[in-house]
Amino acid sequence: MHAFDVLGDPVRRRILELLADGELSSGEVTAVIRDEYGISQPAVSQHLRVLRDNGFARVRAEGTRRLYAVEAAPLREVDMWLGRFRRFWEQRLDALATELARGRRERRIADGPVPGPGPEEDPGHEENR
Amino acid sequence: MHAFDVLGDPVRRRILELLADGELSSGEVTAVIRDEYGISQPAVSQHLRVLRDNGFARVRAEGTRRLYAVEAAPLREVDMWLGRFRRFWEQRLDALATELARGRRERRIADGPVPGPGPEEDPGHEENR
DNA sequence: CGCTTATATAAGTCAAGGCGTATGCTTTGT
DNA sequence: ACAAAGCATACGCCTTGACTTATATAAGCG
Repeated sequence: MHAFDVLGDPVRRRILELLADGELSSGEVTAVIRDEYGISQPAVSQHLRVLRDNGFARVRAEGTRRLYAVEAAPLREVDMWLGRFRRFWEQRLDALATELARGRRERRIADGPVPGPGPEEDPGHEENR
Repeated sequence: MHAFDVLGDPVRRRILELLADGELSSGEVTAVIRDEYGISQPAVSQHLRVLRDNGFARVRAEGTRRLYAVEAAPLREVDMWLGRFRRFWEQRLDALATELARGRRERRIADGPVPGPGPEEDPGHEENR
């Protein structure tokens, strides 16, 4: 199943949105989805399986619970594919400003609101899209 | 049909890739797709229709030919949805460098010294159903 | 005009996948 | 050990959508 097919289902997109805020157990995901879409527990479980099988999520067992978390790789692939179209809306000169704004916004989210020296640092490599 | 469903089909993705390099007639698109996927002209025409109907492409009649071109809006929406996951791979401190690099690269491509008005910022959309 | 080229639409077929009900497999608590 | 909780799998139904063949529409050309 191709990455875009996985994202084609609204329930799976919603699950990923939920997981974007941190690990959730299968049951917690099911509760929300069940409430929002009115589908059964097995249905949700099957969606989780698709996400797992296609690398969009990873699972960790904790007792009888299964904790799901987002796995970025396939999303990054989709993002890279979109890259070739970005010039259609990130036009010419103001691209820099837009990119800077986005960079700032995202560091704010990732680092937390405290502008002090970060507690942990990551070497990190240059990533090209 | 949701944007992600439209992109779920490999033929449609390929068509968009072709159109990314500029306008193409239905016939030109069909020739390539037919060669690469071995499907019929009506099949390609139907895919073009889906792209049209969902705002991924616009058409212009020139005599008997239909010239298709990419329409960015839905792709941008998809890109924005992905935005919430970008922090998973554009990590912390080097995010700025990465963004700058991308901005530079894209200005090199798109270039043209046109100082525009400010860019639109932060959609804040919400998705459901 | 008729013929041809370019493209779209119609109708029918077929396979994929999403869902429900039923059930299986672990782990935990008593 | 047993029962219940938490999740996953099995299987069958039904819908959706991607094809194919056949045909319609429309413009260019002799």
